[in-house]
Amino acid sequence: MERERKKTGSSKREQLIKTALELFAKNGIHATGIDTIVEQSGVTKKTLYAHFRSKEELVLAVLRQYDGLARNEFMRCVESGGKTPRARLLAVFDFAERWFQQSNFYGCLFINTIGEYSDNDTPIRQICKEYKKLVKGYIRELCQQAGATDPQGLAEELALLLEGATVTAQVSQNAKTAKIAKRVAKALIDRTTAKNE
Amino acid sequence: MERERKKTGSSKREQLIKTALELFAKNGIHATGIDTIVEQSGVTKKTLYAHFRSKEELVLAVLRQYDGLARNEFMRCVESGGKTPRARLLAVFDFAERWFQQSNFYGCLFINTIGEYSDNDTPIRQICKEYKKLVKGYIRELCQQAGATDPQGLAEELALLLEGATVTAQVSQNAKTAKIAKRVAKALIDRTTAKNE
DNA sequence: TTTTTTGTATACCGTTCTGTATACTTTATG
DNA sequence: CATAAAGTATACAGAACGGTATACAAAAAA
Repeated sequence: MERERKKTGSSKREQLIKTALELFAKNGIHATGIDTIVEQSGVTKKTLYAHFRSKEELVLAVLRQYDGLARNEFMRCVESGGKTPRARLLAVFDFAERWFQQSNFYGCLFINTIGEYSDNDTPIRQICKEYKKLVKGYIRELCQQAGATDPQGLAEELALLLEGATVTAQVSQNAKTAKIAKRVAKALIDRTTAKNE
Repeated sequence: MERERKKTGSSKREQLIKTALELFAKNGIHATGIDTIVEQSGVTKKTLYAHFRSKEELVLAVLRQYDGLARNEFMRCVESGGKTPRARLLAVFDFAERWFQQSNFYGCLFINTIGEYSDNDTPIRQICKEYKKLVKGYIRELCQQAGATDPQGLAEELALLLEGATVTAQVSQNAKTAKIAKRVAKALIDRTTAKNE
């Protein structure tokens, strides 16, 4: 018989993932010990290892959950940030600016994680690469809808701008990098799309 | 009396810094243990701690040395890559492309390090920030020489493009991101500078 | 009510971490 | 030559690491 879930779902598991996400994002994965996650989450070590076979499995669960949540919020903000495809492409950078302003902004978790895992074969790195690929694919769709003559090329340019703004904001702790990127993005979009605003 | 230096200088110290740089760049700082550095360098632990009081001091020495070397090579390549300021600004991205193609390219060491150290007060992070500031200052000088109407603004845009290309190349392991950035850079430069090629 | 699940609390294991201590060797200088 | 710096080799200390074991409590399902 199917086990009945409580209202909160598997709350301990969610609590562990949430706590681990915060610590990984702030201090990095290698610098975050299991004991710290256990203390911060208020969950026992035994329970942690009942849900995750190893630290790596916890890392994977954190990345997978954040992948879904982050892409979802990204798309939601972009779509509510503009009606036309062109406006939505620009809304990408408005979203970025709000993201950079958050007090718990420590750069892109996936970029930071890739910096800690150079081996291309590890599943950890694969999740990070996949996230970037999917975001770029979404931007490319918007470019197509905006009538870009070369949607793929424009998407690569815009994605590159977004990465640059994110990293520069992380270093300088200044959200204005989003405005700089947006300014460039506007020029690029207007250069290669049919005006349909 | 002043101690006479051997031809090779303090060779053990240099060997330690060189080995540590390779390991830090590839695997990150927290993931690299002192024992690994000792084994890889062929230097004794005792000798390491005779030169550096702690791992953090070794990290600082590595970052400081790499800061000097990297900026030096960057400027050398840019200046030999073009005669006019405009050509030199574009040569930045030719340099980047060659950098991305190197087999030991694991992204920007300073960016990766900032991802591991979120505390803004640590001297480790300060060195990374200072490096980025100096590179941007150098680009701004080139923008001034190129006759940009807003050298500061253009430098911010170009620096952002360089960061984006670097991170994207690190993720995708594809050096073409430099060409994408160069394409955008060309448009930005021609948009805001008096033509003087 | 009994049983199973899910959790807590805590102690522990073997390994690895940064950093130190001890004893011996090389080497260059005074 | 004598000496002192700088190195090797190796063992060790104390803490933190990832992960396991034992004993027990709460709560829901059978």
